Amino acid sequence: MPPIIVENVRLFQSLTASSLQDVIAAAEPVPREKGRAFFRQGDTARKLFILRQGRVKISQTTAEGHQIVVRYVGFGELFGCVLLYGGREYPATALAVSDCEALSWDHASFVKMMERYPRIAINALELVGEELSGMRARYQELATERVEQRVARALLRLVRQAGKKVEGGVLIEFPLSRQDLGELTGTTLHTVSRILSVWENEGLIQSGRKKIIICHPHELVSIAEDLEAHHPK
Amino acid sequence: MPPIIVENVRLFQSLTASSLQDVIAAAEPVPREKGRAFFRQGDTARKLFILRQGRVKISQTTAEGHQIVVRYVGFGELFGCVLLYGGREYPATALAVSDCEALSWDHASFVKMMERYPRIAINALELVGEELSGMRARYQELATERVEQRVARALLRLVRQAGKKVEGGVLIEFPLSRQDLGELTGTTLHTVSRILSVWENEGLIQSGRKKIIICHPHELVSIAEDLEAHHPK
DNA sequence: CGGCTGCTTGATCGCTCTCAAATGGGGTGG
DNA sequence: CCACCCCATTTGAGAGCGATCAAGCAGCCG
Repeated sequence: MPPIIVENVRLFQSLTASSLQDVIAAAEPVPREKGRAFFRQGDTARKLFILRQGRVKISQTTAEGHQIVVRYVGFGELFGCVLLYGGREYPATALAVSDCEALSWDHASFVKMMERYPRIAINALELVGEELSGMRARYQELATERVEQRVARALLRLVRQAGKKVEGGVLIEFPLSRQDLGELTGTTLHTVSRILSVWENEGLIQSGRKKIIICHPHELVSIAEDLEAHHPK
Repeated sequence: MPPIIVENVRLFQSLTASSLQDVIAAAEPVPREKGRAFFRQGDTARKLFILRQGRVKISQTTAEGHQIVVRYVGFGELFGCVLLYGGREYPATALAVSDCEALSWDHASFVKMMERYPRIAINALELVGEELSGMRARYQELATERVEQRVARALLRLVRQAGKKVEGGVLIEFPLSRQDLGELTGTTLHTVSRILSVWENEGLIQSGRKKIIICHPHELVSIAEDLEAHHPK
């Protein structure tokens, strides 16, 4: 068994080494290879997860069959935490979009941990709270902005979250289709495709099959803020 | 000083009487009459609140001046909890839409309480988590449903949250303008007005200046679910 | 009673969805 | 290594929902 490395994860901030060890001892590591699901919408919720490695897509399907992407989970983020607020089933599907590893706890033991180490509950509150404000921001965008702005913002967020410097710009380091981007921004793959085509012609981005490189993030900001100040040559 | 009644509030569930007393002793009661604000967007965030009496509207304004209504706060709900996740300023305005009274704590003392009584942090986590799932649900609606459905759902939620039986139906017991409903559902007062006019002609609702009575909630459900099954005579 | 604020209603415009079809890249199996 | 097939993407045409612009109307409060 490998020695337990101090998890540089916000959920565990301000914990003493010994309590951290205690908490991690109660966790079960869950690996998932790319393309497999941690859980699916409708499954009974048994565990909550923290992502240690890889990237996870959280998506929801409506009764009418519309899909939306709730978010992409990165390192150290919680997912499947519906347990914490009384959910019996997962309201969404968590899909590994790259090879992943997560730590998981079941409800009872996580609650026990929070009671023993209140700091965990406080940190969790902080994480969930940030997610809430992020969601509100996206809600506001959806309610008040046009598609182009929303797509620009989504790309900028993804760059911040999962951007990797490459020649010519910043690559989003996991497979991202037009469909995904559409479901993330509340539009259709068609509209996304059109928008990206324009941007590609203007040299703003470079894109391929499930791959996007942002060449001029600054210009994207102009579009997101609707400054009209971006003048392609 | 009046004797402290056990607060029948979810944040305090499973607390012993003495700890409850301790927590409430640290709180400062804040009354606000109808029309006044608890705080405004951009104010430095100093306190978080729990509503004991009345109804509070949380709304946000974008840089371009678009307004949205984030939610209406009812009895026992938290608001202004941006403090808990690292906000320096309130991201929204909290307006009393009826005469209100809230309890408030400043950040430091609330954190101290959570450390002393982990149950509070766990309960807060539950409350914030539920808000998150509510927000996600609304996001999904906005992304996938037409305006009419969204307005129907919004009204149904408001009925559940603040409905009062009156002759002929259920009244939403605080002033609610078309503009408010529009900002709550991501549309304009014009569109809301048109929709409500139709519903009123069909006898589904009865409405006046900042006042709405739902006569046939069941029909509204049909509309919300897009069942088309509602056939006015 | 007058003015203000909220509500109604009409007309038009345009963003974005929908439907349809063609194109192309990449991975897999032979 | 190559060919094929599938899936992602592109692009066009058209329609429609809902925003925007523009008046006019009606409660309500001072």
